[in-house]
Amino acid sequence: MAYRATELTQSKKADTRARILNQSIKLLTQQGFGALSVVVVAQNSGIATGSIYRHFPSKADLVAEVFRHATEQELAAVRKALQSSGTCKERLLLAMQTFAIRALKAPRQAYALIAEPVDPIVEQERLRYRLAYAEAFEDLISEGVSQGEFLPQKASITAAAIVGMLTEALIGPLSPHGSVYDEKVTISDVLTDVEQQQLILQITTLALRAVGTQ
Amino acid sequence: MAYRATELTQSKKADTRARILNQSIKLLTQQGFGALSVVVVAQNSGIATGSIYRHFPSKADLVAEVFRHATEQELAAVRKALQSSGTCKERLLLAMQTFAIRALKAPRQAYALIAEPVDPIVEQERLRYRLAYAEAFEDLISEGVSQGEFLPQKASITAAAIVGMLTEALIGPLSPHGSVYDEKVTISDVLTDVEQQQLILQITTLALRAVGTQ
DNA sequence: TTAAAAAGTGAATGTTGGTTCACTTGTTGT
DNA sequence: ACAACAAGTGAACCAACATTCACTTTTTAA
Repeated sequence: MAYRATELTQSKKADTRARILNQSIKLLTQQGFGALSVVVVAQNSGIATGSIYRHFPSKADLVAEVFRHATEQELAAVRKALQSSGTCKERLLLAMQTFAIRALKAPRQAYALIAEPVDPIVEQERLRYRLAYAEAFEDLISEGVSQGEFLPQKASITAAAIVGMLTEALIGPLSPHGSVYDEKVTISDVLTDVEQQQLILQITTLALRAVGTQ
Repeated sequence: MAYRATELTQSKKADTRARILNQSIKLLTQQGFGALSVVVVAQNSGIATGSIYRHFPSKADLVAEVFRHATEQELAAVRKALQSSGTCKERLLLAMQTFAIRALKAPRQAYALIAEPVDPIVEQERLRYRLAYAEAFEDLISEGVSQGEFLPQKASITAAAIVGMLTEALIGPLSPHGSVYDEKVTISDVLTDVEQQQLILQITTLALRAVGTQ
């Protein structure tokens, strides 16, 4: 007997794994899921293609983890806003603003996470997270209803509707970007800060009216 | 010289083309885009795989046409409702009900047209039609605003938001089916008629409040 | 220094499904 | 009957990638 995994080797391996993940996320935020081929990820991580498989059982697993990683951050930001202090209305507003601002700041990533065509395994992950978003909003809406801040309504449906409003109005085809998803165009090339503010104001106003505050 | 295309040959060719299209749509509504492989479509149409290419330059073109065909029908139904007689509020309500009822009646197709992952060429087509939906709603909302029926608002954003609400609340993960998209399960197995009615009532109520009627 | 074991390598292999093409069949006008 | 041409055929072909694997390199403990 002569070899045993030691702290150094473990951490080196962990480092490599982390590098693969980080490079993948970098590719994702810049170019979307389409850019995540095993060869490209390996090159960007400075390792051979085969080495990817020392860290992830398959490409699908890698991509799913990348997706989870990226989405978890977004979800955490929204959850934090939902659980801040203030009235339900204030918290709902803040959460929607948080979602919107982050999406407008990283539109390519937002598109990738929410709408870009992906293989079924990732799609399943996406469904899970859409549900998670909706559930996060649902809790707040229930609270708002029971406190009389919002009109009586089925919170689960309202929550889904709000998620739908946000995604469609922000990253859907209708919003005046569109080209942003292929090119090296930033939202700020298409929409001024003021226009972004107005867009967010419009959407949040709609949502607040929908839940029936004031 | 001896051969010239005649009415009979033309119509035969058109028949075959129509058969391919119809069988593809049948497959789409039952099993989604995933079922549309060239081999399967050919088998279902009673022809050889190669023959598909006598009628369509590529699979992508075929699928795009299938998509257009199916979506055009949905869009037409919604447009008809939007242009019916009545107040803007009434017409908006009818249009949303139309969209919802049709989606609930054919959930597998609705999922395929709105959310199922597809290749980029079809995705582009989908974007076009989402835009078309939104524009259809936009006109009505503008009218409602200028007549004082709805509160002042940016009609394009509201329209996108309404499309998002409808799609997410109806076919999103939140609505209590999910399994419907793989199996031979009908919505009515999961949601009673009454529940469907209530779902539609909830969504439309939200949307009407959002635009600010009464 | 050396044996054992893991990590790393990258060209070869496998897989999936669309597309092609040499060939056959069907249709038309002389 | 026959030449001309389109439609039809389906097995072979091809492209794009993920995955594998025989081999090399690195690390560890004796």
